[in-house]
Parts: sequence; structure tokens; C-alpha cells
Amino acid sequence: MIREDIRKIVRNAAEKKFGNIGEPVFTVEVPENSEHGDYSTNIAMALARTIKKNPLEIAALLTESLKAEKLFSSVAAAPPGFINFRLNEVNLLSEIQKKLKNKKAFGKTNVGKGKTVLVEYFQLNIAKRPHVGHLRSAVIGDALKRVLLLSGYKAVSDTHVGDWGTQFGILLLGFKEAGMSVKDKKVLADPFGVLEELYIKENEKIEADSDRREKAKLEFAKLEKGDRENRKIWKWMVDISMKNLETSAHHLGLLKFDEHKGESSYEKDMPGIVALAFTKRVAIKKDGAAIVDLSDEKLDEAVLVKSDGASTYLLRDLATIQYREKKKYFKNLYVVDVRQQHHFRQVHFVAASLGFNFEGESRLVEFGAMTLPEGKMSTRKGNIISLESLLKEAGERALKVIKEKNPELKNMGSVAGAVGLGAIKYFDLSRNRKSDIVFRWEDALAFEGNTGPYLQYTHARLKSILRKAKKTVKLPKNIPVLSDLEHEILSRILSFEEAIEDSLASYAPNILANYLHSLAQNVNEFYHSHPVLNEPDEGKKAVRLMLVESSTTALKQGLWCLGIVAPEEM
RNA sequence: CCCCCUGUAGCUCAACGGAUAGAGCAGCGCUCUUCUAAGGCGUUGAUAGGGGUUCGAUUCCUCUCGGGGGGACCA
Repeated sequence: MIREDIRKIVRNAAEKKFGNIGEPVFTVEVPENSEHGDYSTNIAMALARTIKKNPLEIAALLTESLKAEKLFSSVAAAPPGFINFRLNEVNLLSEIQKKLKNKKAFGKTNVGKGKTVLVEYFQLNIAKRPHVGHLRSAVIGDALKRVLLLSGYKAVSDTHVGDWGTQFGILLLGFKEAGMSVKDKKVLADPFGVLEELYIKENEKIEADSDRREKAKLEFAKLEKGDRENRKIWKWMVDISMKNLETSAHHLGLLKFDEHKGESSYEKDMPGIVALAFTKRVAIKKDGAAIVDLSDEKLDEAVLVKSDGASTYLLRDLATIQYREKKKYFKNLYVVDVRQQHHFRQVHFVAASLGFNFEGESRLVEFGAMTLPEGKMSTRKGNIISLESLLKEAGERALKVIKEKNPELKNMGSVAGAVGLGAIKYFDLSRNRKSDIVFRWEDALAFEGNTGPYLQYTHARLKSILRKAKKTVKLPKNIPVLSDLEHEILSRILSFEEAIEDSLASYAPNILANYLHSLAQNVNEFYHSHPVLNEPDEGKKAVRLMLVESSTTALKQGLWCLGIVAPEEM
């Protein structure tokens, strides 16, 4: 990566000039304003205190020795003490040319070679249909997995399905009382509709009657103890839900999950953990329950086992950590809603007290809530937007636009699907994952401006040029003078890997999304101001074709990382 | 009561402690005899308030005032 190279060059130059400078904290970055060059560093300002000189003076001194580097065509000091670099164009073009030899591997690095990272996301609940609230975890997790893969990591994705817990007591109670059976034709015709209705009704009853809650909990306790009938019904619910999960994941275009280890799969490990918690005096008994007092951490009480003997979510998560610890993953990433932070802190402390290695190797990749303009989504309010209806609407709107703009297009249906999905995913991924998102149809399904379709469209236009150009032209021996815009675009394409690196470093897909949008803006400006096919100068034409080809490649690969398909035409 | 997040343009969002705080939408004015106008160009417009740390603060600390979330033997 160029940025790394520049870092080393700058550091060496500083050491040569000023002797032992220790390990100064400084950055090499792409300046916001392209007039400041392709890269810049603040090392002079960082060194100012230790070597007691004016930053600008230091920058000027370093600039002198850096000018000899053949990587740069110019190096300049600028107030208050930046050093700005402009890349040598001959070098720039040949680097890009190298990258185009293997387009599928564009942006690929081996920084994660030999390391396996577990990513947990799209944690659906059994017997509930996925809705837009589940979207964030899915698309962020999927994007992380893709970026990890491109960076040379091995990635293991797991849905960690919510297939255990009191909710099944609630469902079982209602199911059995209504005299339903897993063989009923009525039930089989629309299992999710039946279960959802059941769940809502049953919750209402429980609200009104607290004895009923005890009954429901008893059903779950029975299930956990192995009651045959309850197990049978539960198994059926899990089976149909898993099928539904696969369908949703497929419709969302997610990479295949490596594991679907539901909470129930840790059932056998739970008693051991409880025993360990008592032996280590981490847990105490209280009213027949096993609890951990975390009031010193201001985290209240953590419950491992309830008074009725049933396990909790917390215990299941501890078992999950124990299991994953044995796998020796390089990192465990949990892509979860920020609202679960309290719970995860509890897990964190209990795990640490039990001697599990949680800290350092596991971390939350938390994201903000998705709400509706009128407030929170909830099943009870009945204002849930299902994932399927969102995807359907997206596809329909996209198709309408295509019919209007490009009625001749072949395979309209699949392009519409890609565009609709692209809009939805980009809407989510272009935002800082920690921010809350207000879901508005007109925003989530916008096709103009800073949107997924804008990037897809940019890609499709460039592709069109390449199709018409037919053969690629070889670069001439004498490289023509590039315009500032051409230079900037080529330089940005070369920093693709850095966008990936930065995006991964903070698990923030929006960094990559911003990079792509900015690239697309430059490319669109280029598109309208720099003719390619009609350019009479063969040398310029060749460079422009290369620019188009490399931009296309970068956009396509970047979109892939976001889980967005880039159609050839749209 | 305790904990966490958050306050940037009319709206929705960006900005590793750096240079003139960027986009998109909405508004206004241009732009399809040229490679896809889902585009391009121009224009109006913002860091809630007070202290502090720093050569430099939207960013870090602190207080005030707003907004949101969490703290169930739910998940």
C-alpha cells in the first residue's frame, strides 16, 4: 500500500535529518482538498515539540530530502506544517496497470493471512418473521465478512439463532391451549401467520394475567427438561423458521452462512458453567436462582438460572463464548443492536470472572436502532415492516424506473432486483453504524443522489464505454499529460486498499461507502468532461480507457464488499 | 436513581485531533445533434451554550440545556 510506503519514507527521512526521534505519532492521509496533493503528512507538526523547531521549518527541511524520492513528482511544505505529496504519474499508471491484470483480485491483500474471524449477525428469532429491524445486522455483518475475505482473513459467519428461551414457553402454551397440532392443515398453510398471531395474543393475555406468565415459563422449563411433546412442537417451529431464514438470507443476497448454531445447541454446556460459577464463587444462590452480583460494576444482577430452573439468555451467551474460545478465533465480532450493550457488559464481566477469554478477542460491533418516523417498531403496535415487503416494494419501484429510462433493457427483472436491493443496503451502509436510523420509504428507496443506484449507474455507464471500445489499448511509451481530474481519480483508485483497511479497522462499512461515492462523483465529472471514444489523441485515449477500466473495477469490487451487485447495464 | 449514546444546513447524514466543516434531499438557475440526464454545472445554507487541554477542537475533558436508549428471573 502506498500510504504505508510513504509512512516509511517519511519516517526514515525524519530520522536521517534529526537523529533519534523515537516513535512519533503521525499520520499519512489523503487530504480532503485535492489541491493539497494525493497524500499529506503531519509529521512536522508532530515533531515540533520534541525537536523544538517551528513546524513549517521542519516541513521545509524534510521536503528537501523527500524531493529525491522517485515515487513523487512533487513534494511541498504548506502551513501550518503539512508536507504534501503528488504522485509520479508514470509510476501511478504502471501500478494501476499491474492491478488490472487480475481484476477479480482487485484490492485483495493478505493482511489477515492465517487468521480466522468469527462474525455473528442476522440473529433472527424463531417463529418471528424478519423485518426491517433485522436489516442492519444482516447487511453490516455481511459487509464485514466480505471485507475480511478481501483482506485475506478466513471468516466464519454464524447467525446464532434465538431458538431457546421463555418465548417458547409462551408459544407452547398458546399452541397447546388452542388445540393446534403440527399436522393441522390450517397451521401448515401459513405457519408464520399462525405463530405470529399466537404470540401477539398470548402476550396480551400475559400482560393482563401474571399467573399466565408463570404458566408460560413452566412450559419452557418443561421443554428444557426434555418434555417430549414440547420438544416436538419446538423442533417443528425451529425447522420452519430456519427455512424461512435461509430464504430471507438468499433474497438479501447475503454470503452463505458457515454456521447456524442456535442458542439451543449450547444446552449441554450450560450446567457445567453454572457449576463453575458456584465453584469460583462468582455466582450465588438467591431464591433458588443462580445470580451474579455486578452492582460494583453498576451492572445490577446477572441471572444465570431462574428460580424455576430454566436457563437465561445470559447463560446461553456464556456457553457460546466458552465454545468459541476453544475454536481459537483471532477475533469474535458480534454485530448487535446497541440496546443490547447492558446485556453484553454483564456477559463480559461474568465471562472474565469465570476465566474465559472474552476481552481483547471479542468485541461488539454495535449499531444504532432503526426506528420509524412515528417511533419504535413493535409487533404489538403492528407497525412492523417485513423484510419481504420491503424487498418487494424496492424491486417494483426499481422496475418502474427502468421501464421509463431504459425500456430496451434485457433481464429487467434481475436488474430491478439488484437496484432495489442496492438502494436498501447502501442506505444503511453509508451511515455510521452507531447512528440511529429513521426508516423512511422515500429515503431507503431513493435512486438518486448519494445512493446505491448512483454507484451502480456510474458503473454501468463506464461499462458501456468499455463495451464500445472493444479492445483495450496499450499505454503509449510517452505518457501524455494528465488533467488534474484524471490524476486525482487514478490516485484515488490506487488508495482503494486503504479504504478497505480503514473500513475494517473500525468495522465501519460507511468508510468504504463514502470512498466509493466520492470516487463515483469524480468519475461522473470525468465522464461528462473527458470524452473517451472520440478522443483523437491515441495516447490520451489509451490513458482514459485505462482510467475507465480501473474505475469500473474499483466500483464493482467496492460494491461487492457492500454486498451490492453492479449490473453491466441498467 | 444508575449507565450508555446523541445534539453539525430547512430535512437526512459525513468528517484517524489538522488545511477553506463535506455530501445528498428539498429550493432556485442552467445542461440531452457527444460514450446511459438514475447524470453534470452553478447557487442559498450549519458545528446547542459556557469553561478547559492543545501549535491546532465538530472531534478530547468538564458543566448547563435539549433528544434517544438501556437497567425485567424477556431476548
